[in-house]
Amino acid sequence: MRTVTVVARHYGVSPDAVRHYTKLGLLNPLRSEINGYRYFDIAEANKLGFILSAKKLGFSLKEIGQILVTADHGDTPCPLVRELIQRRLGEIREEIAESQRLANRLELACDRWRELPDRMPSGDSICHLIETWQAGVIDPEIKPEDRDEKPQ
Amino acid sequence: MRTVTVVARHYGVSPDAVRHYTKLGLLNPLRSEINGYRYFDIAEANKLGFILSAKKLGFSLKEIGQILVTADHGDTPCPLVRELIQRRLGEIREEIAESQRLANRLELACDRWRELPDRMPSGDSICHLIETWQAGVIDPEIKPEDRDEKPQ
DNA sequence: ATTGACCTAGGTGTTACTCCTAGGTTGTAC
DNA sequence: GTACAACCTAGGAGTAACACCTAGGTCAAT
Repeated sequence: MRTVTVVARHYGVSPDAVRHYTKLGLLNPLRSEINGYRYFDIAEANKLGFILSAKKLGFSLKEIGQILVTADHGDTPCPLVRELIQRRLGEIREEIAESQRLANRLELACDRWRELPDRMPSGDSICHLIETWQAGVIDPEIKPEDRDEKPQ
Repeated sequence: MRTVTVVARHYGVSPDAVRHYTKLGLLNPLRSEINGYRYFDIAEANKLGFILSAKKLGFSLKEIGQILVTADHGDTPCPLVRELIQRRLGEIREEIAESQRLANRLELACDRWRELPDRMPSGDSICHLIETWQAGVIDPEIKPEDRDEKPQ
């Protein structure tokens, strides 16, 4: 019988993940009236495969839920899928660009820090490496005159 | 007086974020005994600036907490910072590579789908676009013979 | 005295799970 | 016939870094 652990193992995911998808309504396995166990028929097991494929394309579980609902209504989910994937592609490209900027900042910091010694924290300074880096960066959010502000 | 909103606005973050850092113990503003308000002296306000700088370098709040604790103990946090940043750099490079692989999958899918028509879902199929893509991908986790499994 | 802008604590929601608790079930071996 | 492993259930907590909301108290200016 295809219980949670059996289908989970088949697709290489955890039983908890399968229960999670069930809880979210993405999967609707049969329920034994005797012991409450979830049993998956072929269609339901294939649905798990579909969910995992869609996840690999970067769809969120919420989006996958929309696709499944659309399909359950007997409508073709393809236009929705085409739209979602276009949006995801844009998002991912932005994520990559952002991560790349971060990596550049890190590498720049590493380069600068190679020449700098370690230093003890003081009242003004916590980690001079980070603060030195910060001071050298153009950052419109922290204006120099603000940093000299007098206590009130 | 430097209340939550004043320092938050100064650094361009939300008051909720500042309260959050306080709750985590990263910031320790003075507390009015009269009304419980948080008041930030210069050192504490600068600490917020430090936190935000460290965040821009990709440190988690947990890691920033470690740095601050080290500095509070009077030890230099620089070796810790150097170690953390090396690790982060490795992680980010891996994230970028992973996102890049995802983007490639998406673009490949888009290209293939351009020629394919929309199709209605059937008992076997939910979204043939995603399923077609999946079938064409080398995926060791889903063996073809498994997909032909007979009901029991 | 009123008004608007602020303050507090504490709770919920976000994502996609993992881990844990406490107890019931199944199947096999002896 | 029973002992044991390996499974099952529901429900709650924890993860990251906040955003948002509630309900009520405070402050400064008018």
